[in-house]
Amino acid sequence: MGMLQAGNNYQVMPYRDEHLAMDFTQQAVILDSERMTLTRKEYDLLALLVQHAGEIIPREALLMQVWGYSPEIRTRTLDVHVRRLRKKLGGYADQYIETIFGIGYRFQPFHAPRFFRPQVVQPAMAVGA
Amino acid sequence: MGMLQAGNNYQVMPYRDEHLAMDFTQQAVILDSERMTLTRKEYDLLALLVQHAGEIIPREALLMQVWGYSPEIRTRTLDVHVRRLRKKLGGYADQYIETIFGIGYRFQPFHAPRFFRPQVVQPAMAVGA
DNA sequence: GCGAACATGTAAAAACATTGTAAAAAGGGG
DNA sequence: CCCCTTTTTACAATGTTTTTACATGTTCGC
Repeated sequence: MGMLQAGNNYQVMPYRDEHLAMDFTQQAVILDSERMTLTRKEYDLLALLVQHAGEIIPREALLMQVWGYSPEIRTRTLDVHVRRLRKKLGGYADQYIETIFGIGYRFQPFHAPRFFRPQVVQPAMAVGA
Repeated sequence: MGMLQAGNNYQVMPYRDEHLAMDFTQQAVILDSERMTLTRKEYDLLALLVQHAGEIIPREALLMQVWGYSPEIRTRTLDVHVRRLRKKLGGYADQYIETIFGIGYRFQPFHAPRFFRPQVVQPAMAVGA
């Protein structure tokens, strides 16, 4: 059981854009009308990112939410999972999942403007001690 | 992590003038309606200057606030960062960031009159702590 | 004015930090 | 065991910050 669902049962609207659709109640992800096969962790990670589309989510937050890791733990598993997600997202990968250097990642809806680099929306560890 | 945010969470009003807008809660900077991409240090430096628009901030204060350097430390990194900020500010650069020879720098709102050298508004701790 | 002494500007290199990636190792459920 | 998933490992690639070296600018005494 992923860390995600632990007491986290609020209603979440399905996501949909030109290429990607995600139904959180069914845990179904569809890319260009084909069903994506995701492992548990891959799904949890993508779900978390998509549910916060447009927001930067710090690494620590992702590691906390999906893995239950506290900030001290040093691991590269997040990077590896991001990589596999991107692979499965095919050509849209970098369009969808942005790396925010030194902070974390952000999922962007397909058409979202991408001029710049908005910063972390808030979280405690985003920038400072 | 920047020295800036260390216990420095007082409310700061967003900045805005004809060309530049800065939202400190989101750490977002917009120049002529396009988002500026700043590295952490660049942002910290610009934020500090803008938050004290119109005031001269001595080099030592900047180095203290943004880098945590004490006055003895000899480094040119401040100059280099100022340069990069100016570059990213494009044509408005020298309009915005003034060099006060022998003292430090000052950020000026776009229309601000620019006679000559006002004195340092404050010494040592005006800016910080 | 002129030049010495010091401050700042600038480009490039060096140092440092973070993220990407492939492959191997470790875990877990039939 | 076998297969699939997850994590670690080791190194490559990329991003950021600082230093270095020299150019340019400013002040000040003469």
